[in-house]
Amino acid sequence: MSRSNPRVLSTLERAGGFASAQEIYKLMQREGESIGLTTVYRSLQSLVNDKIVDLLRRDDGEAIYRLCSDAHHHHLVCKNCGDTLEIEGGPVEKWAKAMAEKHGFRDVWHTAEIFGLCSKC
Amino acid sequence: MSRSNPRVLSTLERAGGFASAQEIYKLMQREGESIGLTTVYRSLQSLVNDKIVDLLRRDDGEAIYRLCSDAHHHHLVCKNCGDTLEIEGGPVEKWAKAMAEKHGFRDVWHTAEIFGLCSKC
DNA sequence: ATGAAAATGACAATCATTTTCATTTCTGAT
DNA sequence: ATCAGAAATGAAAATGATTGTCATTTTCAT
Repeated sequence: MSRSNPRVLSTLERAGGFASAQEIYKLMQREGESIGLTTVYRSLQSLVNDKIVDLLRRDDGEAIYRLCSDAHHHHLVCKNCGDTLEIEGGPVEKWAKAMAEKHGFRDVWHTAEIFGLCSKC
Repeated sequence: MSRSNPRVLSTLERAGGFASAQEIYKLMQREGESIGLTTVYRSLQSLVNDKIVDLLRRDDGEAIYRLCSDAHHHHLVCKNCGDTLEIEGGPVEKWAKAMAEKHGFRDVWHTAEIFGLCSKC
């Protein structure tokens, strides 16, 4: 049970709230922080577990970590530049609830993300 | 410029229109087909290029290839026993399209999964 | 101070994917 | 049919992100 190293979260914030593990590691090194790559990965995993950051994938499959505000919302992500908009789920919320009920599921939550090319790319 | 080996596409079809490169390779081996992993990868890349298959990502980042004609659906997953139901997206489809349009996104796709405890658990 | 539990990080291992390169197959002109 | 060049193939090595291992260090309550 490992907790997150606070410097990792603070670096992710400084990076604009959007970076890969490797990028965070390199950034911390460049800034003279002494930390191991393993700890960066573990801290990020722990942050994802605690739902403090979201785990997404770049086009090439590399994991990218993004700070997440706590209100429930969904994302519209550009697959090229990674630009992300937080959007409302709208009908998705009711749909999820109805589907869960219909099949007898309890304690449900859901994810819904839209990916594509933004207008700039 | 390599063209796709037709046996790769036919295997993807036989696999239910949804599989990773590694899975397709293993499936072909099991069925006695003689093909190299490299060729499987190259063929799939070429099929993606020609927009005959879609390239998606599993949760762990592994690339999965899906026949474009394949019926699009979503999942209801039990977080305890892992049991999975394929469900209809219903209003999610329109929501995704509308959101993408509203923000000027092109070539969009989306994911929407519901998690919870099934009636047996 | 002391011991147990958690955190750390260097290093090795894993695994999907890509690159390299030598060999084989295809193709089309002669 | 023959031959040369182009394209396809696949074994093996390289790459690169991520995870596992494990000995060491730090934390913290007693």
